[in-house]
Amino acid sequence: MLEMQILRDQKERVLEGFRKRGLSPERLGLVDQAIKLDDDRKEVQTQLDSLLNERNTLSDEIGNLFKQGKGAEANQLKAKVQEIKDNADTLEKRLQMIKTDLDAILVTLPNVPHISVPEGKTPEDNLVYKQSTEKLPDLPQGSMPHWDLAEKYNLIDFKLGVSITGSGFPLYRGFGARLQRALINYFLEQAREAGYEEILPPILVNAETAYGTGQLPDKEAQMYYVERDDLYLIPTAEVPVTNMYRNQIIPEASLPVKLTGYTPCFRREAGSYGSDVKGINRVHQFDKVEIVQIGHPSTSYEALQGMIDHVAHLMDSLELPYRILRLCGGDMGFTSALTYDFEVWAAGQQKWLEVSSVSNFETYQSNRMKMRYRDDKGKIQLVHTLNGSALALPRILVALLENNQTEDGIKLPKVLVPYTGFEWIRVKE
RNA sequence: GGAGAGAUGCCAGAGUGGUUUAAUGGGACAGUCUCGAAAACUGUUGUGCGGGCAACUGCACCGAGGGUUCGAAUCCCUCUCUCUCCGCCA
Repeated sequence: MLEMQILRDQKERVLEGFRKRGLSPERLGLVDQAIKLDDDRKEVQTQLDSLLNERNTLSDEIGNLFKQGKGAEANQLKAKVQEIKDNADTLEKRLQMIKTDLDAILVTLPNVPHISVPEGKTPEDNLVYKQSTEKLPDLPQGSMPHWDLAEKYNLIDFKLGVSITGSGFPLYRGFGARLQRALINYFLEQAREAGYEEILPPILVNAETAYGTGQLPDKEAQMYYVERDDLYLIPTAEVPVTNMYRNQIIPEASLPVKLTGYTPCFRREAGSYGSDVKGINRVHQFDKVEIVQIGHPSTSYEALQGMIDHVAHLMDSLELPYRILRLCGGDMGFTSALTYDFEVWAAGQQKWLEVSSVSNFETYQSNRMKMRYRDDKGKIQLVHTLNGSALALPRILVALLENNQTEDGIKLPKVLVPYTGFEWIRVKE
């Protein structure tokens, strides 16, 4: 949620940013509505406070009068207090209504894009910031997309996934399952070496947590929901991990807080169809290692760069061709100020697939979560939150299988061998 | 799932309707003393929303939300969580 202060002091920048996101003129008008409501809120608050002050003073007097045995005078004052209370009740109700209206507006306002975010409406308009290589792999005759390779080597059983759960819940087995486990370990180990503390969080969260990182109310339809216990299955480790510091004041010296966590992720992906969901291109349950930073506002963009370098290093080490996109205003997530997407080349499908998204949320999440630090002047300030996938597994698996297929089998990158214990996938296990 | 007890500040812990401005102890920080440190002594020690150029000041907050009352940490209701015992269980 945007800070009221930013809306007031940097209104032009906010409006310009919203235009970049392609918000309708009606929604741009919400900014002025919010400021107007906040003015009202202040005024009513001031009136209410002074009424309550009067009430408190008179109540003290009543107490004293009773002590002195002047019951009659005390009872006279009671009537007066009653009148004040009636007025205060009216103001209190008005204040609540104003706050509700203001909140309703604020939750519909997205984050303000960073100055470097490109103009644009669709994924076509994203800026290719860097591409690892111009040379995309040539595949031999008879090469296959990953769903055929997965069947050939018995790595993933889609039919069993369907019969056990439903479509979009693949069952990995044999070398497929072992490769998943190896990738998780490799990614966690790399993050740990880069200074991230490993977290194994709950994968069901309550509404307050889902609200903190912005999944609620904006993306409610994206999450699985357990009605009986009023809990949500997480769509990413970002949700529980970032919320570790909700409502906390973090000592400035311990910034940046660097956290990593592996979790399964659950996404309903309602409305997806076609070749996008073929194989494991898009599934309802997948595994991901996430990196999260809670940083000082003055260095958060350096931290973002560090996270991009970390992900790029992972991709390089896996010897996979990739490109980094700077997302345009229209394609960027609701809560983000600047997002870089990593896409891997899947040679079997001749397609770029998103494998990581690295974002700086500035104070958008921390304002909701009341996540703060105390600066050297003793003043309390909101932190910046950042996160990125490092990495999401299914599409990495897609690229590993498709790009590395040979007539002799699938050859894995060297760096994974210590984690898998095998270099080739040649036969069904 | 059943029965009972509880939730107070950074921590421990008192407080059962009106100087509560939340006692007391510990911790942390600052000052005095010291070459320096320890000890001792003195002081400070929350958050949010307002007002004020500022010194300062108003309101709210004792798990959360309601209620009773002129007045609530304190009384009542609902919820959440923790602990103890029983049941179940990897």
